[in-house]
Amino acid sequence: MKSSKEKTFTEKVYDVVRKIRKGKVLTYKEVAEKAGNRNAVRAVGTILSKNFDNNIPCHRVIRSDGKIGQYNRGESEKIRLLKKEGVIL
DNA sequence: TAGTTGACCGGAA
DNA sequence: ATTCCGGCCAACT
Repeated sequence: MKSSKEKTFTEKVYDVVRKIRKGKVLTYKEVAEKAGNRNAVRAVGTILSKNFDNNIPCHRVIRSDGKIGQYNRGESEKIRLLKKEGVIL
């Protein structure tokens, strides 16, 4: 049986990021892999940048290099949110 | 349809 | 350690 729901990669990324709990952080590569394409790490960043939904803690997604990465409201804000949730940088 | 964009990654100098 | 460059992909125009 098959349901032809075919969510776009964007929807998948949102779903993955939405599942991130407080104090947890994933890298863009991890998100891309969970979304179905580990090669689409670039697309993930592009997609999240277009996301303005507060229901999606996109600030919990960081780079694989251990750096924070960009954020809609500024990297400083992203760092602050992570530290506030107990994430060790 | 094809071209451009972009919150990245990894390797090389 | 930092900086530069190319590659890879989905969505938008």
